[in-house]
Amino acid sequence: MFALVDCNNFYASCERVFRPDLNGKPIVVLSNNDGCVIARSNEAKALGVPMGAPAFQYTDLFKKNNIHVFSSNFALYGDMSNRVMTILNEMAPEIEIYSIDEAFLRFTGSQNLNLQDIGQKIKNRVQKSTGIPVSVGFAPTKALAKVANKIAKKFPERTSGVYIIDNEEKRLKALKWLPVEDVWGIGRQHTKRLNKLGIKNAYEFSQLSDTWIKKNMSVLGLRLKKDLFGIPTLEIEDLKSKKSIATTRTFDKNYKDFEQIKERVVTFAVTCSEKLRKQKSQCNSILIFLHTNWHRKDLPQYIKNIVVKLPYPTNSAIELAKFAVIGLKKIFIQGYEYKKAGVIVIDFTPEEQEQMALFEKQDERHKKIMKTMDNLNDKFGNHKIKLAAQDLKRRWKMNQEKLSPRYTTKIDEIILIHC
DNA sequence: TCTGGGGTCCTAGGGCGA
DNA sequence: TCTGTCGCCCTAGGACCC
Repeated sequence: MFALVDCNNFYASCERVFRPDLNGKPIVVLSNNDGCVIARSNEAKALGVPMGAPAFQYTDLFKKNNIHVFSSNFALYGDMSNRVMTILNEMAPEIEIYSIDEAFLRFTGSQNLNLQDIGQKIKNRVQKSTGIPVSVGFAPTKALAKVANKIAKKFPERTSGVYIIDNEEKRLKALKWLPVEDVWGIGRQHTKRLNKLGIKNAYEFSQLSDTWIKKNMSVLGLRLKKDLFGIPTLEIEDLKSKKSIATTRTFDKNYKDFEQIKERVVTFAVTCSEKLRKQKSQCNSILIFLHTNWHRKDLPQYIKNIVVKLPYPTNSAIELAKFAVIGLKKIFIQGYEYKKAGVIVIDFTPEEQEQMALFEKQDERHKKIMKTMDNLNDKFGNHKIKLAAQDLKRRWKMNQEKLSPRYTTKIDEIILIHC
């Protein structure tokens, strides 16, 4: 039996843990740069704030309804997520952390287990220890556990936040209830195609022929169909190293100047290098991209990316910055107004695997420098030590007007209780 | 004026050697 | 020697997830 434990309105709930005065009040959390809505409390959903809504179009609605707006605070959410996952890890024999706010658990020998009781215990313990409300769905497959979780979340009064699909009657009832666009693995494009055929819910999808599904939705669609029938095709997966690491940002304004963009791209490359070193990988290629603002139809548009193959695998900030600038020079065209750029490192090899490069070799001193850089940044806070090409005066700043304190990860932002 | 960021997997199609 | 075919590898792009 699988369980899917999902935190309710996770980012909004994190903000509420430290602002209990906001319980029962509408909250939204905005994306980086305060761009669009990425999380909503139930109250904000009820007021009609859609997911992904551009913040500037909703300022009036926010004001009128006293909706509390937060800039995203990923230091806080990441730390709260770790706390939740640590508890879940203690409560199940097998766990797969699927995303920042959800995890699959696996229970074996479930005919002898009281799943309702286990679900309630998980829910209560996470709530008590972290303040985060969760919903739990149990089912014989991952896709059905997702469905069960949706039911638990949608009907908290009737389910107490825990729902179990453990017989055919419940399975069919659940699939007939679930709109096809809400099925895990069916996105916008597939929904359009399915709707054209008159398919409206998960049950109708499960009745489609394998041939149609394979042709239109690839083997992933077929796997999904089986999973919805209760035949497991997806297992608990071990924590894997990433296959690509990206650092990309939308700018606060349009940039025209090469030097400004170069500074951003170097910083993105440095961040990628840190993430690479953390998972003990080196990359063999680096992708750099540039975008103008596609919302500004009145301005000329330009989108370009380039993959730079490295002469040797590396995770040195100095090397990656160097190659990122080489790539940027090749795609940058003067005259456009750029709104977004990014660096993605790809094609990894393990750090310990030394490759014999035929002609060129990484400067051995870099390893020592990077180690020192990481140590100093660990000690004095992230990104205190920079490369000279980066913005040392920090002129560049993300819009984060409504940022909450980093309550759990910064000692000087911790909550004070005055007695 | 202001519209996120970070991932994964699969397929089609082209290049290329056997 | 030329051409067709097969399979492998690679890449771009599309789909999905949170």
